[in-house]
Amino acid sequence: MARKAQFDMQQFFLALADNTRLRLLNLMGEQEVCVCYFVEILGAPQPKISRHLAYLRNAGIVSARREGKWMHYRIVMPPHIGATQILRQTLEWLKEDKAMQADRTRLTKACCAPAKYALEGVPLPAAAPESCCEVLQ
Amino acid sequence: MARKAQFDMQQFFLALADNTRLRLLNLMGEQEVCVCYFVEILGAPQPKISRHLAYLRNAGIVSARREGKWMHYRIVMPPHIGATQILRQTLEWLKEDKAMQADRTRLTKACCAPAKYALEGVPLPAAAPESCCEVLQ
DNA sequence: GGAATATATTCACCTAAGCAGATATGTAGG
DNA sequence: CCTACATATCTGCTTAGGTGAATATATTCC
Repeated sequence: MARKAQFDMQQFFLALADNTRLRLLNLMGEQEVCVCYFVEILGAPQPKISRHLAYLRNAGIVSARREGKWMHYRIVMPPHIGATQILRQTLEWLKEDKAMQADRTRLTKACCAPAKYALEGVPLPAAAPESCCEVLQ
Repeated sequence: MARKAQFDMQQFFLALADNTRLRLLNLMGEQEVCVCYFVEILGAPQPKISRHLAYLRNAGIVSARREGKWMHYRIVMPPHIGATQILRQTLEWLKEDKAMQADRTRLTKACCAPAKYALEGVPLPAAAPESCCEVLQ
């Protein structure tokens, strides 16, 4: 029987051991998100965002999908069940954090009013319900 | 009401993001372990072991207890429930790893026959049942 | 107190990886 | 093709943290 290569725990935890990457994962918790939203919400230079997304991609934690000029990132659960459970647990943990909650709120608002954020024409996050605006205002 | 400082997730994951530290945590999974056992089992220089134990101590993941010349380390669950669950999950994950299993086996053997490992007189791990030798041979 | 032992800390070195800023690549539209 | 825009990669710099070797500290026993 084919022996499955052991998942690299050290690399997995390294991927989680950075605050910027935790913020990105938090925003991707429930939905696919466009890079331009990350840049807007985190208020960080675009190359920085891109580098961290590449790091997460190399670690096998997120995947990217191109849509025209835009790239959408989403979380992919790791091939190992233990890693998956830890990742889920981490996402739950992030939800409790005040700063992370603020990020999520700003993402929701940016989706509802892209014009206010210089994001007109940008595709909405895939799983964001159209009704999110109703909920907010 | 006293506001509890948010647990530093980045530092927590950094503590887990090193293979040597994962090996140490694996050995402490069920019991308090003396430093000399770590040195013996990992086959690493003593200062290296000591440095990583200090790192884990600073991260609040282990605590130390002195007993004469010897220091015993054990895992302490973090103050945050999310961190605790992730740590438990991580320990379970470690148990599945072949190399980690080998470490645990060697620890058990070293406890049963300290003389063979130049560890005569060293106190046994606190929670190691006296009957472990019966199980093994 | 002095020697022996267990553990911790310091030092010098090296690499991974963080950052900002500049630049390259990919795509759409005229 | 040329421009505009979104994203990715490169460059140069800086720091955290890994390592082995040397040394310091703590404890016990004589």
